Amino acid sequence: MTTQPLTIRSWPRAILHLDADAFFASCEQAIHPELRGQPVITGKERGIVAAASYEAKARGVKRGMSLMDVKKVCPEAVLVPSDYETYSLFSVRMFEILRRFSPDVEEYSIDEAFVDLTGLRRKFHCSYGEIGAQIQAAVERDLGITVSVGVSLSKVLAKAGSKYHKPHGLTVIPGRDIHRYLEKLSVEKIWGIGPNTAAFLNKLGIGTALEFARTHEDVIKKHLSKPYQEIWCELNGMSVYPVVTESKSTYQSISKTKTFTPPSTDEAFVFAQLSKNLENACIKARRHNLAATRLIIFLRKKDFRDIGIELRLNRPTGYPAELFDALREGFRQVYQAGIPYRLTGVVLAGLMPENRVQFTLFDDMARIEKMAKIYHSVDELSARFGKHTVQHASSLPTKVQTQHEGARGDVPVRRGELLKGENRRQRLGLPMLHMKV
DNA sequence: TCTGGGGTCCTAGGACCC
DNA sequence: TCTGGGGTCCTAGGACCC
Repeated sequence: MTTQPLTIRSWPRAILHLDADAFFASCEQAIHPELRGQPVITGKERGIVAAASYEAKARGVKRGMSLMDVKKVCPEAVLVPSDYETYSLFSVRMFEILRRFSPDVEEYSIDEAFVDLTGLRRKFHCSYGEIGAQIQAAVERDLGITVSVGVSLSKVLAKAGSKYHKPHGLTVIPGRDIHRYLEKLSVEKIWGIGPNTAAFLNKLGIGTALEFARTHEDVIKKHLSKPYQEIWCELNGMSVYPVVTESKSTYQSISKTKTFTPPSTDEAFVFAQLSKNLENACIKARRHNLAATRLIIFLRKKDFRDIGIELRLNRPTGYPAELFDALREGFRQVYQAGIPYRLTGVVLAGLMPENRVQFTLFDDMARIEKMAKIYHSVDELSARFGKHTVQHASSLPTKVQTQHEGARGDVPVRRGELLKGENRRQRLGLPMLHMKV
């Protein structure tokens, strides 16, 4: 193994990690005061728990639990459908509040953020821990939700801090006290260490985060790859992960998958699912003005093993019509008759900005322009009347078994301002159109 | 978490070239 | 033709995260 030097950022740094408590459920409680103090569960539309308020957690409700089971453990639970648009709004507001304290805010996920506080003690005339307390208080006051906060020398330590005490915790881990927090933390609880690596470390006789951090650097380098060497540094108070301020504007890949229960052996049905995956992935790619150079197709068997194939595209594209031949060919190679599949998936990879796509002598310009026009219209129709107002014929066989799409949207809008596509179309009594290309 | 959906990054190994 | 060394690019697959 070649060992490359790791970049240690100038330190000590002061990194804050903020993690909203039971975020979706908390948003619901903030908007509906009558729900405060009650066991609230979101995810009604999917039939499984997306988020559970602490009142619900106290009664044994867990993420991913089926709503049937919820009824058993907690009959008085209040079930609501997930309302991502509202949660996104809360999220945006939360990040705005953080930026009042520091410009260096990383929007890590809808309910988590890192903030680089390094050097701000003078400005606020107080310790980093007190800045953390102010941030926590500001979010809780302005948004009506509680958050847990960790402050330490690195992202990994800050994350351990925010997790140390929840909900509404504030944990500061100064360098001199790192060992006190790590000795009680088992190695698989460290951010970035999963079950596999944890098992491996256990075999080396490393069970706690402290044992990991105290392991000699040479041993770490001998047995572990770069990501784990970095975690090792971070645990020892040396910051290697920067707080990334730029909001992620582009994608490396876009994927769409669909699980169907029970698993199916119906070739037409399975292909139609895949076809719909492809359409959905392309819709998203076009929304971000991206074109794919590689297409990955995969099927998941009953035993959760995936088989798939990666195809190189001769022209970067975001148009399903240009991809169906590849999709069919890939499917033909991967699909085995008689085997039940439980999931189909499509990944658009090697994405590049649409306007940078080069044309070759062999491209049929007339056809490409026509395609662009057609999809431009399709996207407009979808924007007006809802997703899948126009659909490719090969996606049709999903309709025998289809159900709603998860309510999800990248565009934050005011509550009640618009209904999600499928609903809206039904509400307006619009017909479904099918496109044959 | 007997398993939903959407992502990222890293590494080993093969192909190919000089 | 064979041999060896070294670099680059790509792909498959692993591992992890929210």
